[in-house]
Amino acid sequence: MSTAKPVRKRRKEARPGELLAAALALFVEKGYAATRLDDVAARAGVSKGTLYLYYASKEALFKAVIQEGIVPVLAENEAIAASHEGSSFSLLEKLLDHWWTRIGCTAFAGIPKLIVAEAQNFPEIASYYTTNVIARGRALVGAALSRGVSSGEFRPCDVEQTIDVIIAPLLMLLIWEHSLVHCGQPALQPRAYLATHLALLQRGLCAARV
Amino acid sequence: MSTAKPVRKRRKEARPGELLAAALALFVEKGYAATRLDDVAARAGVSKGTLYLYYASKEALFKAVIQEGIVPVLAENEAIAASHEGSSFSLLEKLLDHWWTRIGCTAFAGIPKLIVAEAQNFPEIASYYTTNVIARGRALVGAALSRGVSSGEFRPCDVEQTIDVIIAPLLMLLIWEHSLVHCGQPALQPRAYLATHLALLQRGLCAARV
Amino acid sequence: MSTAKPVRKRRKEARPGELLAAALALFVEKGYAATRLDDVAARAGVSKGTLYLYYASKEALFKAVIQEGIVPVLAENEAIAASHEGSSFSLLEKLLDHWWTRIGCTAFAGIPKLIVAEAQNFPEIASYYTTNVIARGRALVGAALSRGVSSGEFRPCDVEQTIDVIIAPLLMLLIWEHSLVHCGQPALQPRAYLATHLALLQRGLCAARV
Amino acid sequence: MSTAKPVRKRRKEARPGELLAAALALFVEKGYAATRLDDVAARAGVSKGTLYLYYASKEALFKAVIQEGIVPVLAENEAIAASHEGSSFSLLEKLLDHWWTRIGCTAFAGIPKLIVAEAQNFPEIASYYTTNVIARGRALVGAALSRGVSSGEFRPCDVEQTIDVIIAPLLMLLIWEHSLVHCGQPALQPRAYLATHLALLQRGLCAARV
DNA sequence: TATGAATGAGTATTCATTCAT
DNA sequence: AATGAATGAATACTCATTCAT
Repeated sequence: MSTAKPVRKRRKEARPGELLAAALALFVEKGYAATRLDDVAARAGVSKGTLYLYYASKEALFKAVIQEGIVPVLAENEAIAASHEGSSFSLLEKLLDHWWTRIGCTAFAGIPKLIVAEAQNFPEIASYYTTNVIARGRALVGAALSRGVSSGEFRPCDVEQTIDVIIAPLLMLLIWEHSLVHCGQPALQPRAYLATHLALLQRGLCAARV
Repeated sequence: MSTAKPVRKRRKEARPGELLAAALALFVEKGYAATRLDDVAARAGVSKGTLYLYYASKEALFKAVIQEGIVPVLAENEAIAASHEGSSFSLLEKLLDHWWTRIGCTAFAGIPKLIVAEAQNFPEIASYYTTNVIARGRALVGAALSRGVSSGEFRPCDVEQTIDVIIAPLLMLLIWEHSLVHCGQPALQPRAYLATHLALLQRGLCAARV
Repeated sequence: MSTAKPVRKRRKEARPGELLAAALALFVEKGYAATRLDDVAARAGVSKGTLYLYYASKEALFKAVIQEGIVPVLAENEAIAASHEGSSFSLLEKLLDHWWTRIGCTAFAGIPKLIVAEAQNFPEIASYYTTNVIARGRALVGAALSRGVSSGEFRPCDVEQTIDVIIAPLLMLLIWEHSLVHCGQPALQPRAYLATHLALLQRGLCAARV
Repeated sequence: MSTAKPVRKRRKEARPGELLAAALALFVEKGYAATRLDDVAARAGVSKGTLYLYYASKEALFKAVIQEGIVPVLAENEAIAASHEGSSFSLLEKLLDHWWTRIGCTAFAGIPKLIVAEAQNFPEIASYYTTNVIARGRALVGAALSRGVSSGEFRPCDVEQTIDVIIAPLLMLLIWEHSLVHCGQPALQPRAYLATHLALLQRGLCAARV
């Protein structure tokens, strides 16, 4: 090409998304503190100054990454739960499957580790996340559990504690894959891991069939 | 004063431990990047220069914190497993209880979050940890599982995956308590959470009694 | 609308003046370094790019503010002096009064402080100012003094030094009101201050009446 | 010398003074905003980091320069006034002379211009200055004036306004010499200027001798 | 051993200036 | 003429590390 400088593209609409994607990738790869804004800008193909045109600070960028990345998926799962008609256990399976497809396999899978790693430094983000993601996720699982217990499909149990015990291995899976995996630790096999989790749950939750 | 000398003596030998304790506390409280060596030194009551007499760099200090803090407990649990005589499930209960007492309730409980948060930046630490802690912990649980399956106490299952599904909620508990808890998220109730986990496991693992 | 066009027309011609007014206000309020061109443009109701259509740089804008703001008044005072017919002291009073009305009470009153504050950084401005404002002002006062001395109205004196001693309190008044006044310092009372200055001068300058 | 690096001198006691002197010189020469901390450090012969060992920020450094530089002189002039025994006008002369010797001829002479230039940006400094310098200076002059009026040496006058009219030319002299002088403006002749000021004052203030 | 003064590389942030539209 | 997105040089400030004492 004869144009040495394809610089100064006018991309106002596309920019925020590009910046967020670049930032997500780097935050997930290096952690918050170790990510330099120069690198984020470079990866998004803009100058550092441009980045500040869209996000007022590194912190603001981080918050935007979290907020844009995660919340939308919750609504989808809530819709799934609302329209479900089969057994309660099959609802749990469906929710899990959707979560895996929309988060677990994607770049967003790195966010829980980010949250956990930076929660002390960014309390507002952490509480934003707990309010808008964790709490809504717990509510979904809790409703499925209560529904199953009411119908006799599940044994009576301490619902609140059970929610956490169900969710913990899922979060741990993502966290694991974005931390120790990179250091020679053999990767988990997510599908088999999730299957085992579900199988244990089924046995653990469901009332004995006579 | 006659006590001046002994005090200084005791100090000299206690230094590494004091430094490690100070560093652990601060790393756990603020994370690696946000912990300043000035603060570590101040908390240990020495000058920054002295710190470098014992640890060659911030990274070396971090590694020492992790290594000194974690490994010793594993050996204890291995001894417990070796001398156990009851059911396989009661062995799992015993191991869990010891782990909780020696790690879960202590300052060391902050380490898994640290590892997870810094694994990418410190691959050597992460692999040290996986080799010396995770792998040995998984082996312990795996042995108990196999023992139970062999004896007919547990249903046949995919042992490797089950190990992770058993351990994940435990790690998640510690990670949780050192991250989101600080931001208005209601604290988990560790005892009830662990009890629920065990109850689910018992139902999920054990063969039906005729 | 039928008025759309005329408005735009008027704008086009008014632009430089609007920009200069906005710039004067902000330079006076915040000082040169702390004034951002974004703010100047915003206050004038145009984009930053437009500003550069009229002034080639921040420095050029600053120079224009000073030059446009100050020089015109001098000519008026020179005309006053040329047509004066009463006593020399009453000429000094007249000049002072006009200066106060046209500069001292207006937004231009902030300029001397600006000049003083930025003289080192903008030597050209400073010399422009000394040549076109200070020198002409001193000449006016000097002429009045010489006239009074010649006529015997004033005592003989070192005219050059006396000029400065007469002017200094006037400049100081403006500088004062644009600096320390903003910080809890009780405002001067310009009228009384000027009156006192004149009274002292009258006694100090005028030959004793027998 | 064979030592290529005479670095890392241990100068804890001398440092603050050296840094303050360097900062005073540069602030006076270039103004606050245009002074770079690198340059201050370089002029003091230390690294930038060292500067931050003594002053927490550029602003703190600026404040220290002002506070250390100016206040001490006031006390001296207060002592002179307290022990004075001659005429009130000779007291004014003495105060003026001391002020000129301790401030007017020294590097500190640049401070009033600094204050005036930065008052809007640093209101705390400006009010510190007005309280600790201006107010005390005015009190000194005011006391001398009142004393002279009471004794009949001076004509009755508006003391408060007269104070300002006396002080203004002095401040203006310093401000002038640190601003316009650098740009081709012929320097004032301070001695002659001060003499003229005093002569005018004497005629203006003193009661006619019969 | 222990100190703490000194260093300087590293980075977030600002803002005057440019230029494609 | 007017816009406003994009640029990048400039700079205050931090903190791990060194070293003379």
